[in-house]
Parts: sequence; structure tokens; C-alpha cells
Amino acid sequence: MNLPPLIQSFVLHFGEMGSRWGINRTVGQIYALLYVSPEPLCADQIVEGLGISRSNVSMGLRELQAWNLVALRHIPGDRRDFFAAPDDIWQILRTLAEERKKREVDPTLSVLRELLMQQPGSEEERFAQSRLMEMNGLIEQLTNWYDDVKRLDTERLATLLGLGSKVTKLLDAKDRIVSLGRKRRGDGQP
Amino acid sequence: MNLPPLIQSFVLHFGEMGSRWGINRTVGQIYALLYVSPEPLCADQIVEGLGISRSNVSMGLRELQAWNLVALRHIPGDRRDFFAAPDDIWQILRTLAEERKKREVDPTLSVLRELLMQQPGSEEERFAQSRLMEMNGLIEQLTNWYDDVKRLDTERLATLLGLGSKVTKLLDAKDRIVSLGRKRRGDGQP
DNA sequence: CTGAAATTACAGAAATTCCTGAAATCCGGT
DNA sequence: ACCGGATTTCAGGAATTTCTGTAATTTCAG
Repeated sequence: MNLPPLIQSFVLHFGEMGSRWGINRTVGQIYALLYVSPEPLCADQIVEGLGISRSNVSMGLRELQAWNLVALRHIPGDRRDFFAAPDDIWQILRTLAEERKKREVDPTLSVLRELLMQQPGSEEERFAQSRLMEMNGLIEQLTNWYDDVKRLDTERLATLLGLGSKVTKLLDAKDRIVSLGRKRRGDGQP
Repeated sequence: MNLPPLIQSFVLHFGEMGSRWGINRTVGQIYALLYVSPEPLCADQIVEGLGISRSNVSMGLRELQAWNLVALRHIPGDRRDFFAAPDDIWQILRTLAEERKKREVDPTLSVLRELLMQQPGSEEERFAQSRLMEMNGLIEQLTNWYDDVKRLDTERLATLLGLGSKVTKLLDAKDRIVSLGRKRRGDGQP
């Protein structure tokens, strides 16, 4: 490996984390390198930077493309493929979220739905189904939220994050006002 | 494996997904089995249900305990350990989020901070640091949001999820009103 | 303190994943 | 069509992870 020390540290760390993440070490390292690189890189530059085989780089890039995490670039008059991570880190976040959902959540959701269609054949299965229903409900709440929020432009998304739990304070205030109004008018629930 | 068909399908699916998830197949299966079980189970019941070795079950349970995903239970007059998944699925979600953050995010955050303290030794490193700064900023925004939101009780959390992007509509309305007020009074920015 | 039941540690076997070099394929220029 | 460089595919070896059986340890009733 032949990189400036700071970049090398980052690349190595990403490689380590890669394995906690469902991607392998090399893929993590390649991505880290592309991420901190001001220019797109071609495969041989990655080979040189990371000190791994050409074919391994090829497979790694292929996987990153499957995740939509790198863009292919071309330099006029150069036949080689160049690769770059998106400049916009929010876009990277969106892609990551989308791809992880696709791989880690959607298959489970479809299995749950399928199992919930079945007629339980025993008390054990009946109970299991009730648990699956809870799980299905929770995942649907989360994915509905995600599907809704992901459509926001980045500025609004950042605002929403900044608000965090304060949102509920607003709601509490609204609730108090509404129930106060009801009380004055003498209608509504106790 | 010796389970009712519906439960077996669920257990097998969870096992498969486990590997996309940083936990191994067996651990996924054990958890799935505990999750759909109305009563706590002891290790031998898991051995029988899943058809794997006793020691493998022991290691799996140990790992689930490290993740705080199972609770140890005791039955009076019985020396064996019994294990159960929490009843409350929201609690499971919270635990998962917390543990994944601890394993997948926090280490990166601390590496980023450390690397950002260093003096860049070249133009390449200077650029890399600017990228790391973006990444650090994004992760901090996300973890701040998470730290804030996780304190909400479940009911409010569910409400927040249900609102989703609608929150920003409220904010937009507020902004319009505020700027309208400014315009009438003739002060404020254009 | 003893001993039976239960649990865990651990070494090696089995399975899986990762990586490499060689061969095959692709592609634009002549 | 052919050449030459760039890229990908793929078989098999290396490395890692997972699983098992045995042995050691813990636990607790008596």
C-alpha cells in the first residue's frame, strides 16, 4: 500500500469496518480511496494505491457499481474507465439507505407477508403469526416513514433532522390548545 | 430441524438474512426461534428445534446476550437457564439501533475525529481532510437526531414516524407567515 | 464438601468467503 | 479483419469464519 499516511489510515479503517457492514475489506478500501480522491481514478491507480491484484479491483468496482455507489467517468482520448464517488455526501447517504433497504429489509417484509397469509395449523403457529404481525407492522411504519422522508430535498431533510424530537413538542402544544378549546366549549372527551 | 412449518420458514429466513446482517446464520435462527416462542426456551430446546450442536447454541446465545437482544430467565426449582426475546418489539428496535450504532458508527466517528486533528502534509491530504469533514458532519447530524429521538416514549416516537415529511409543511407554513409579517412591517431581509 | 447437571472454552474439522494469476473477452484504431 | 491494450471471468488456493465434540469449569442441592 502506497498512500499518504492520513489517507492510508482512513482506507484501512474503512476496510476493517467493511466487514461489519456486509461488504468485504477490499471493497471498503476501494470506496474509501475513491471517496477522498479529488479526481476519478482508474483501476490501475487503485491497484497501485492499495497493493492488491488487478482482478480483485475489478470485482470490487463491479460490486460498488451494483450498489450504485460509484459513477463511471471517461476522459476524452483515454480508453480506460475512471471511477468516482459522488461529490454530494447526502446523495451517498440516500443511495446507501436505498440499497440497504432493498437487501436487508424488503426480502423480510415479503416473507412476513407470505407467512401471514397462511392458515395457522396449531396454537404455536397462531402465536407465531401474532408475533410476525407485530414485526410486520413495525417494519411497515418504518418503511413508510422512510419512503416519505426520502423524497424531501436535502435542505428540508437537514432541517427535519435538526428538529429531532422537538417536533413532538409542537404537537403537544397543539393538543393542549385543542383540548383547552374543547373544555371551554364543554364538549369532547373527558 | 423439527419445527412447525410456518415457524421453520421464518427461522430459516432469519438465518439467511443473518449473514447480510453481520450476525451468522445460527445466531439469526436462534433469535427467530426465541422471538416467536410464547415461553422462554432453554438451550436444549433450541438444540432440538434447530438441529445444531449444543455448543453452537451456547455461543449463539452468548452473542445475543452481548447484543442485549435476549433476556435470561429462571424457573424456580430448575437450574437451567432460559432465554427470551423481549415482548415489546419497539424495545427490540431500540436495542438494535443502539448496538448497531455502537458497532458500526461510533468507531468510524472516532477515527474521523482523530484524523481531522492531524496536520495535513500535502495537498492530497488537505483535500482528503475536507472530505472527511463532510463525512464527519453528516454522521454527527444523524447521530444527534438519533440521540434526540431515541429518548421519546414509544407513543410519541410512533407519532413522529407517522408524521414523516409533513413536519416540513408545518415549517414552510410558519416561514411564510413570518416573512409575511416582516414584509408588512417593512423590516427583515428581502 | 461432594457430585450430578448445566454451561462454557477450545482445538480442530467443515464450510464459506476472499483473492490471485492465467486465460478469455471486449473494443477502438489501423 | 487484425492488433494491442484494457477489462472481466473463473478455477483453485489462501484466509477467515462457523460448527462440532470433548474436556474443563461452574453451579447448586444434599
